[in-house]
Amino acid sequence: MKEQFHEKAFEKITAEKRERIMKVAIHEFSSKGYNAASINIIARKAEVSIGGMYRYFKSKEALFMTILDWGYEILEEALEKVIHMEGDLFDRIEAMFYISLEYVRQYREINQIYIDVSTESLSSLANRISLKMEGITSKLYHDHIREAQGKGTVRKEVNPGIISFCLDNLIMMVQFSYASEYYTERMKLYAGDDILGHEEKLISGIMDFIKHGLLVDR
Amino acid sequence: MKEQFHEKAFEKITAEKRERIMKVAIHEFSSKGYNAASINIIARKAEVSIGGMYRYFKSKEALFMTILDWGYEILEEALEKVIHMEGDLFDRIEAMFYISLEYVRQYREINQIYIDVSTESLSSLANRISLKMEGITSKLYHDHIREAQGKGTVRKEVNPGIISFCLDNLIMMVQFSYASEYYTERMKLYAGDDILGHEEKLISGIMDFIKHGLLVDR
Amino acid sequence: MKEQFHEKAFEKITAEKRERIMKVAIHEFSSKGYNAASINIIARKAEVSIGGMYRYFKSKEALFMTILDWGYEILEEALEKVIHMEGDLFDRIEAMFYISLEYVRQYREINQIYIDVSTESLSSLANRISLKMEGITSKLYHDHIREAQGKGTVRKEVNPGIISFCLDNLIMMVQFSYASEYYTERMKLYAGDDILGHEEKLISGIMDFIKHGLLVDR
Amino acid sequence: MKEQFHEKAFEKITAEKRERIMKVAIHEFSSKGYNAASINIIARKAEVSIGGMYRYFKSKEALFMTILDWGYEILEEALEKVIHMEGDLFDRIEAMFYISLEYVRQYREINQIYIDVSTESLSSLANRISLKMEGITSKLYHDHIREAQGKGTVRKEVNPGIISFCLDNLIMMVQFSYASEYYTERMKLYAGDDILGHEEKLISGIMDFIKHGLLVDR
DNA sequence: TATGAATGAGTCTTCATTCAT
DNA sequence: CATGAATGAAGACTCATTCAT
Repeated sequence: MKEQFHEKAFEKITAEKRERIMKVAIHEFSSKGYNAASINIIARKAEVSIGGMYRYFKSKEALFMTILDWGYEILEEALEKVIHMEGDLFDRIEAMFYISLEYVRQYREINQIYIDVSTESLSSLANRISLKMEGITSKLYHDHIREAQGKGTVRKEVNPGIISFCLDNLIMMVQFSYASEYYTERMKLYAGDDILGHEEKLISGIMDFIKHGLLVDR
Repeated sequence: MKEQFHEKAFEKITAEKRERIMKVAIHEFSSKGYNAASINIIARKAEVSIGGMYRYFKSKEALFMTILDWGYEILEEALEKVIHMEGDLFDRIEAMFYISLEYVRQYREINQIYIDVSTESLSSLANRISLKMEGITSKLYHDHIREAQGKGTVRKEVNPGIISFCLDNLIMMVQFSYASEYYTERMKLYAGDDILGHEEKLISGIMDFIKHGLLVDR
Repeated sequence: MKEQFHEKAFEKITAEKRERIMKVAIHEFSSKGYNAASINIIARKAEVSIGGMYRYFKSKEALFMTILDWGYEILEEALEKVIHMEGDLFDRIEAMFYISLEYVRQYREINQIYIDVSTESLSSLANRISLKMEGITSKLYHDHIREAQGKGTVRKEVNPGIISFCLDNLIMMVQFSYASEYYTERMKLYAGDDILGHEEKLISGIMDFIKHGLLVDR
Repeated sequence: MKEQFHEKAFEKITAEKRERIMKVAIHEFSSKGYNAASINIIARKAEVSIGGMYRYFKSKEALFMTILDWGYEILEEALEKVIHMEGDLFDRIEAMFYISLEYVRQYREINQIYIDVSTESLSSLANRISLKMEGITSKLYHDHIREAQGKGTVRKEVNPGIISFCLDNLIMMVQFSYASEYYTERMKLYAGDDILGHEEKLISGIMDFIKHGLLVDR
C-alpha cells in the first residue's frame, strides 16, 4: 500500500488541472529550491486558489513529497527495463547510462529537485524517500557483479560493494551533469566544451574505462 | 587581483572576531541552507551588531560568497601539494582522494555548503566561483593522463577529457559521501555499512578499478 | 414562542444525526473556545457535509446559540424540580447545589461553554440567552427569602436582592469549579486538595455558612 | 528573579510608547478574547511596525502573558495593603471587597482578560500565572479565620478551607460583576437594577451575611 | 435537496535591509 | 565608526462562507 502525500481531493480534479499544478510546482521548486519556493506563488501561477492548494496538499512539504514521489515512480518504471533486460553486466550498465540520460532529458527539473534533496538542510523524510531508489540499483549492481565474477568474466579481486558505489557515482554524475547548469559547466570543463550533443561518445568512453577496470586481464 | 566579496572593513577587525563570524556563518549556512539561513541570527550568535554585519558584507549573498571563497582558498592550498608532488598519475589520483578526505574531515560544513551551491537555485555567480577550482584540477588530470599516454603506461584509446571527468566524479562523490548525511547513507547502501572507518580499503578498491581501467593490458 | 437559532432543516434529520452534530460541536466549542473552534472540523468529525451544516445553521454563531439554548433547556428542566419541591428556603438552596453538581457532571462541556460565554468578547446576543435562566432563579430566591422573612425565620435586615446575588454566586462558583480545570485548581487551593470526591462535605460546609448568615439569631 | 515574558527591547523604548502598546493590546485582548485578537491590528493601532511588535514580544502569547503579569503586579501591590493592615478578619474581608472594586474600576479591561483566562481553552501556562495570586489570598483567609477561631470570635465548626473558598467566591463575583457586561447584567438581575452606584450598600449587605455566617451566636 | 469544491481575506511570524543616533 | 531599532513585504497556513452541480 503506497504512502500518499497528497490529499484525496487532488485525485478528483481534472487531469489538466492536476498536471498544471504539478508542472508549475515542479518549476518553482526546481528553480528556487525548497525553501525559497512559495506555495502562494505556485497557486497563483497554476491559477488555483490558495485554499484550493491546501485542499490538495496538507502542507508545502506534502506537495514537495508528492513531486519527489511522482518522479521516482517514473524512474522506477524506467529501471524495470534494466532489471528485466537480457545481456551481461556491461549491457546493463550501459543501459543505465542511457536510461538516466533519457530521464534527465525528459524530466530535467525533477532531476534538479533531487540534487536539492541531497542537501543537508532538507528534511530527513525527503532523504529517506530519495534513498529508496538507490536501494534497488545497488542490489542490482551487486548481484550482477557477483554473477560475473562467478562466470569468470570479472576479476575476483574486485569488491562488489565498492565497485557498485563507483558505477553509480559515474552514472549519477552524468545525470547531474545534464540536470543542473552548474554540473553541465563542470562536465564541459573536464570532458570538453563539445561534449554536449555527443553523448554516445561520452558514454562509450566511460564504458571503455569501466570494462577495462573490471574485466579479467586478457 | 582577487575578487573580493567582503568590504574592506572586514579586514580591519581582529582576527578573532573575523573567525568567529566566519565560523558562525558557515555553521548557519551549512545546517539550514542558503535561503533558510538568517543574517540576523548569524549576527546575534557571532555577537556582532547587525549594522556591523552590513559594514563587513554588502548583502547576504556577499557573506555567502566570502565563505565559498575562503573554502576554496584552503582547498587550493591543499591541491598545491598534489600539483608539485613527485610520482606518477596514479600516485596523484590517490593523493587527491586522501586530500579530499582530509579536507572534508576538517571542513565538513564547508563541504556541505558546496553541495548546496551546485543546486540550480543558487545564483550563477556563486556557481562561477565554485567552478574556478575545477578548472585547475581538470587541467591537472588532462596533462598527466596525456603524459602517461606518452610514456606508454596509459592506453592510447583513453580519452583524457572523459577520463578526467570520471576521475573527478569518483573523487568528488567520495568527498560528498563524507560531507552530507544523505550521501553517507547512500555510500553505505552501496559499499556496505562498515565502510565508514575503512577509508583505505575504499580508496584502494577504487584505485584498483581506476588502474585497471586505464593501464595498458599487460 | 421560542426563539430558534437553527434552521428548520435541522429538525427534519434523524435524531441520531442531530445528536451527533450537537455532541461533536459541543466538544469542539468547549475544548477550543468559540473563536478557535472550526465549523469545517465539526462538519468533518460529525460526518456531515459543510453544505449540510449551513443548511442546518445559518452561521457559526447560530450553531453556537443552538448549543447554548439546548443546554439551558436541560438546566431548566432540572430547575423545575426545585421550583415545585416542598421544603423551606434552605432545602431549596441545598437542592440547587446538588442539581448544579449533577448538571455539571453530566454536561461538563456545556458548562465550560457557559464560562466562555460570560466573556466580554462573545456577542451580546449570546449573553442575553445565557441570562434568561438567571432571571428564573433570581426570582426563586427573592420570593422564598421574602417568604422566610415573613415567617420570621430569616432576619428582617437581610436584603433579598443582595442575598440572592450571594447565593447564586456561591452556587455558580461551585458549578464552575467542577466544570473547568482552572476553577478546579482554584477550589483545591482554597478548600484543600482532597475536596474533590467530598462534595457533601463541601456543600454542608457552605450550607452551614449560609444558614448562620441568614437565620435569625437564636 | 521574576519571569519576564517580554524582550529586553520592550524596556528600552519610551514609556509613552510602551504604555501605548500595552493600552492598545489590553483593549484588543479584552474586547475580542485571546484568539480573535490580532497582533497585526494591535501593531497598527499602536502605530508600531509589526516587526517592532515582534522585537518586543516573541509571540502573541508572550504579549498576552506580559499583560497578565502586569495586571497581577498591580493587584499584588493592592493586596499588600490588606496583608499589612490592622483590624480583624472582617475588616480585612471588607477591605478586600473595596480593593477589588477599586481595581476593577481602574483596570476594567484587565479584569475582563482574567475572566477569559479562566476559560478551558487558554493555555495552561496562563492558568498557572493566574493562579499565583489565588495562592496568596487563600492563605490569608485561612490564617485569619483560624486566628479568629482561636480568639473565639468565629465559630469552631466553621471549616477554614471551605469558608475561604466561599469568601473568595463572593469577592471574585463582585469583581467580575463590575468587569464584564454579562456579569453586570446578572448582578442587576439579582441585586436590583439600582445596585450600580450603590456599592457600599452591596458590600455592607454581603458583609452582614458573612458576619452572621461566621460569628459565634450571641 | 445535498454536496463539497472553491475562495481569499486574514492569521502569526520571519528577515533582509536601512538609517537615525 | 558602530549600533541596533525599525520597517514591511512576504511566507505558510486557516476557515467561514458561497455556490455550481
